[in-house]
Amino acid sequence: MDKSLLNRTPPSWAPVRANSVANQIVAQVREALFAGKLGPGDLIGSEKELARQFDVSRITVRDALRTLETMGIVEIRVGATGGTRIANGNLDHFSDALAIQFKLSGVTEYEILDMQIVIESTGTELAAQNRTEKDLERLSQLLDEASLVLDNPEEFTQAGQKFHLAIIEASGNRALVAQFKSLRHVIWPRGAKRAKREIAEHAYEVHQKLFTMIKEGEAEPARKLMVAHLSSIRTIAFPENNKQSSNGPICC
Amino acid sequence: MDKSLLNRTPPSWAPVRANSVANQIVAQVREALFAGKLGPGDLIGSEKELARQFDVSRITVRDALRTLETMGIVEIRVGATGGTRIANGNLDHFSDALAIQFKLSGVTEYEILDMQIVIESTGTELAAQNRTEKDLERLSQLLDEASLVLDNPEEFTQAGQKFHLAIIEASGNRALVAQFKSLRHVIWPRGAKRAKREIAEHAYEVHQKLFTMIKEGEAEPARKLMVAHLSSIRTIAFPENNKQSSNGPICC
DNA sequence: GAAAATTTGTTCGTATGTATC
DNA sequence: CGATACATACGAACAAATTTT
Repeated sequence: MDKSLLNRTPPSWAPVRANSVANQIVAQVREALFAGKLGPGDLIGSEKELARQFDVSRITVRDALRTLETMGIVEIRVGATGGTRIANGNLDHFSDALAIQFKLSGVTEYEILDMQIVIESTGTELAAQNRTEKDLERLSQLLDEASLVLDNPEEFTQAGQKFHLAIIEASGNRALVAQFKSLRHVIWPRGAKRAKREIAEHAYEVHQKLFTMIKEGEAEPARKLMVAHLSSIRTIAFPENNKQSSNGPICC
Repeated sequence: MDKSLLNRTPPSWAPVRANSVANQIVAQVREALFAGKLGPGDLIGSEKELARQFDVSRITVRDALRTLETMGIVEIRVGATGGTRIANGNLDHFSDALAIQFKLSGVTEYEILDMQIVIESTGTELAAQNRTEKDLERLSQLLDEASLVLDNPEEFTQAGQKFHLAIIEASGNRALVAQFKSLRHVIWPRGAKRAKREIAEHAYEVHQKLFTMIKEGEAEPARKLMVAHLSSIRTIAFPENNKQSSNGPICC
């Protein structure tokens, strides 16, 4: 195998069947990425070129490319100007795969919802500290939108979810945003259930309070209110003494 | 293509090049998983069998299996009793892939460390609420181990990291543990730097206080102490006015 | 321990669909 | 529209690994 692309060093994370030629190619590309020899947008060649460079068959290259593609490391395009390029980062890439791992691992929805509270409450705290004027405009706008659909359970739920996401985005931490999106994807893969008018009104009031606290920079109160808000949602979604099943989210 | 395994419905998460035959197979297996038709340990057949069932070539099956394997959905073994089986869940599976996505997305170490504080502080809070006697024994044992290597920077750092992990595990939330491990892998892929004696002694004192608070169920104080603890570490690792670079962790 | 059976890993050659110019 | 370049897909075959006999 050609080692000109980079010096082949076995990865530290011990994949299964690491000895296969395809996995060696994966490791080489990965190492080149961390060594700074490759970056987003860089063309690493067509299947034929790679097969020639590594002195392996095209099928073997395909195996490696399929792995790299699934890991989100490369993007593959067909056509005359196609080929394999280093991908731009996409932090939402593993949302679905993470959901599958949670399912396979038998992690309960209760644990995931706990995690959701962790992310969202601290995201709220950070939002109160780091929010920009633009963030406040966005949040205010979403509040107005929600107020118009208090009688439409489906639309209100959607508006509420947008508001929650906007809060996390106001934290200014992309890692937090990515984790939030992943967990939401895990819990509500099929979309949320509807909320009754009374519940919607209460949620709207809480959202208004959250907005004020974030605007005024009251980090700790905002965090506590968010915890209470999410806990109440969980209490409804997960009837006590039954941490196994769920009827789905009520709102937000 | 054979549709007997399950009714093919395109996934809601819009993959690129979803029309490819290989990705259709991936989607089918994934759907069967969420529909409960497949579970961990189930044998879904050899490459030859799958090629026959789906009425595609073996290479196409290989493409699909490579994707499923990278997503951690299946495990593949060679040999007489080999074949492709639905994998057991492994929440650490995406640690490396997540690190790559952070790198490709240009997420700063500062953001990741913020995220780390989020996870760890709330993990501490939950630990104080949910810790079992076994957890306390484990934490106490790790404290003793650390006390013996106060003069050995490398070993003390390692012991400190074990202590931090044990706290998160005491939270009883596997999703939290998985996220903690992932982020630690992102930040310290090559192992941590050394800590001086004075710093080690201070860290040890903080760890003792954390243990006491967790033991006594003092959730809120434990959380605040952990935030302060991690913030001080970050202050050293990330000199102020310079959120870009890092000299690596000092301890824990 | 050795041989046989099974399965994945890998190769070559060839044909087709698709995107660009 | 045609030419070009690429990924996608097919079939047959051999090598390597692993379990069973």
